[in-house]
Amino acid sequence: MADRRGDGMRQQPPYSSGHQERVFDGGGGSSGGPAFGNDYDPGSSYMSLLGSGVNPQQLLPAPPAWAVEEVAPPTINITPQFSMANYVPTSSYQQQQHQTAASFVAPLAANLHPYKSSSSSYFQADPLPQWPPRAMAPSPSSSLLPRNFTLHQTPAYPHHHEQQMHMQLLRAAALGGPHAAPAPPIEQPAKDGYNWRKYGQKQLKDAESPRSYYKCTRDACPVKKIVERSFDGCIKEITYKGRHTHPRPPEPRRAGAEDVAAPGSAHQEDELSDDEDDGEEGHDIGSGAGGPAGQRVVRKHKIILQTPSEVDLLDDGYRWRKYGQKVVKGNPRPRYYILTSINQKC
DNA sequence: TTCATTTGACCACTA
DNA sequence: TTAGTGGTCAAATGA
Repeated sequence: MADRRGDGMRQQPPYSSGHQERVFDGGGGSSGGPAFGNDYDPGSSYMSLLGSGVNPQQLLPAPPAWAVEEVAPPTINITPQFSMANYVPTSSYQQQQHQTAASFVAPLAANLHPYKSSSSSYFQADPLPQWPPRAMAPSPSSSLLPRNFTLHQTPAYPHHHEQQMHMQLLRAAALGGPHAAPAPPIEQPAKDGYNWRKYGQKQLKDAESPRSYYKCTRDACPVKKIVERSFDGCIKEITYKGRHTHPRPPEPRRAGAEDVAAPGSAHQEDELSDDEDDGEEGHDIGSGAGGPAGQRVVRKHKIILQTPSEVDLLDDGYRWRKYGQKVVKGNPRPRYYILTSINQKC
């Protein structure tokens, strides 16, 4: 890869190879107006607190979605199966992940989900992602453990029945039920509704795979994102820079998806995003509307996650692990799932 | 022909 | 001050 020089010059601490989420904002957004990018609320949507009745905001500071750097040190040991898939994403990264990994699953399950909630339909609004990892030989130096990761586990799951139901639906979808969508095609870093153009790729020092640089294709939109993948091709880290100066482009609707997609159309998705932008998130820090892009404003926060179990293993050949739940207006539902481990799905 | 991606090189930041 | 590194540019290439 280009410009790969001086490998080994700088050693990173163990388990420091990724799972950071960073959102840099160039101040392009308005403090009062909607932020079109990074519209995922890291504070209120820390899919933490699975039905625990605890307001995530009580446990987590509400970092602005556009200026977050999660650098909390790891506090627990993760199972060997831990990979990108069960990394706990936050903020924009979480947005990416639940639109990527989750949309990988959710469109399948959405048709089967008994609840026509905004959660399933939210995913449904997304086209099928094209995201399976490339077949790559595992790197012996690659760590499956996340860095800067704090996990709080809860043994009890207050909505176990609901979770089971949802998992069954996901399982049926994964097995290819009558409503199951076709297998997602390959390639597409992270479908988040925006259009990106790759303008660079670079192999970083000690990186498992090259880092890809994307720009928003919309004219004059300063947003860039950097996608770093793990050895198996899973997205390990996504860093956003700046804010979109335009709304999310409308999603093309797939034939046959209208019915289930209706409750969760892009419009509702935007509504959700707007709701999530309420509060401190989305408030610019240090720069008002029209500020220069590229300003790096960083806030640190700790991820808190509570899950009923570390890994939910189904007999469908896939290893499912719920990595979070978002409480939406007092209606908690299992929402974000990610595929991990077996069969190398992300 | 157009547009997106790839990739080598250059620039700027930082320790 | 300098070397290493990450980020970006832009020509080449491919679809």
